[in-house]
Amino acid sequence: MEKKPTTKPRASAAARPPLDRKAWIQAATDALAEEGLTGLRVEVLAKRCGVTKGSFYWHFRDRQELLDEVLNLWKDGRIRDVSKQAKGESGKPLEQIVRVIDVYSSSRNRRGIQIELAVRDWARRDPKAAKVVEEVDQWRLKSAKDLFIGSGMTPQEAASRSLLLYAYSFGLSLMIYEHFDGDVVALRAQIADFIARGATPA
Amino acid sequence: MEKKPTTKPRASAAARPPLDRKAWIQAATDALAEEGLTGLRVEVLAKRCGVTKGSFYWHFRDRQELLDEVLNLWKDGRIRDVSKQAKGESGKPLEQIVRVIDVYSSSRNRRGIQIELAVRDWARRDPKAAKVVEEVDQWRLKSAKDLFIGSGMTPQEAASRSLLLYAYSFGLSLMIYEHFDGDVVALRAQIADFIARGATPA
DNA sequence: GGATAGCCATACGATACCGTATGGATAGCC
DNA sequence: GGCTATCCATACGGTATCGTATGGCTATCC
Repeated sequence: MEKKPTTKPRASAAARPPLDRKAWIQAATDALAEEGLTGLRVEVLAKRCGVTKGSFYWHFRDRQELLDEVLNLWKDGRIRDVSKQAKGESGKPLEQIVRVIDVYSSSRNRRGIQIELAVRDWARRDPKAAKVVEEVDQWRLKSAKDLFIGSGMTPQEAASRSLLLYAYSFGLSLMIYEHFDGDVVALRAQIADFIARGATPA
Repeated sequence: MEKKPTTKPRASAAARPPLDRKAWIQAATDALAEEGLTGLRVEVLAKRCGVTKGSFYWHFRDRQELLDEVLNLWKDGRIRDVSKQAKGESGKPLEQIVRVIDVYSSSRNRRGIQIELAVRDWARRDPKAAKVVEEVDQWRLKSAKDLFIGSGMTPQEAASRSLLLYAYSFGLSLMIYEHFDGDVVALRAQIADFIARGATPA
């Protein structure tokens, strides 16, 4: 427990470590997942963080600055995901495609999907968010397209399949709520196979 | 232009006809399409209608009552659409399916899609809305499933195709913003054919 | 051990919204 | 002409939120 006496930023201010920008952005992203854009209110977030908005306005100029940061963090994360997935796993393209579908098709990753939907809803009214979503979509579509091409499809075919892949994935997360009858699991598997391989489902 | 003197509800109150519940619900639905659930605020709607909230609280008990009405109106309309489409147009099933996809895939009907997305976002936080959406989905899925069966598919196959159809349609409306490069039209056509007929796209 | 910088609490004004209370205007009915 | 029901405006209290202003606490540095 030796305290290095030099440039140590801080450590304890009576039971709660001081917040930084990252902590605020993290909390804001959580709120976005749970309540959508309307959940990103300064005083509400402050309460979640156990501080008052005095803290917030020390770290941020205003609410908009936080929104911008949340958006950019999301964008960077998504783009990182795409390149990570494109690099590693250089096994069989079709398996990768099925895995991509699985990641986006609910199940685990509930939080990621909630954020995804919240951001897309946000994008319907905010041009800045719309631009970010469009960029992310471009990256993902390109990556998926390459995968399909890698499995032997023509560029044309690959393009339409990747659009189908993502539209289907996001759409499915709009249709499923908690329960939903069990068969959906089987249906999803069939559809994934359908999209990836083109076999007639059934 | 004879005025029947009996049970005539009203006609002119100085340039503006009196509002009724339906007019309020209509205005609310417009606001929902444009701004989402957060657009449904009493005083804002009142301004849109050119009145004050004094009027609103004469027609409705509170805000929640309006929300319920908007939701129910939407549900009834969607279910009517489904049965209308199921009855008429009894021509070729596959053509009907392609037409269904077209209706949901943006282009015209921007307003309908905006409302659709707003309601689904609403449903992510309100159980009442979630229930309505689920009911509508059931109707649509069943109707589409029958169409696929009518074109010679097995029930299993028809089930997964109809899920694919709607998930894809809603997902596409989450991905497209104003511009988006032109080829999407061609891609959509290919995908529609893919879903309806199972041909490899391209 | 006093000054300074980092981090936060509190208090304030301003706005937006909900719901209520109450009065006023208008149209039909007698 | 007055009565009544319909429909709406205005005023009010209450809450939530934004952003600002200002002061206080704690560590670190000299």
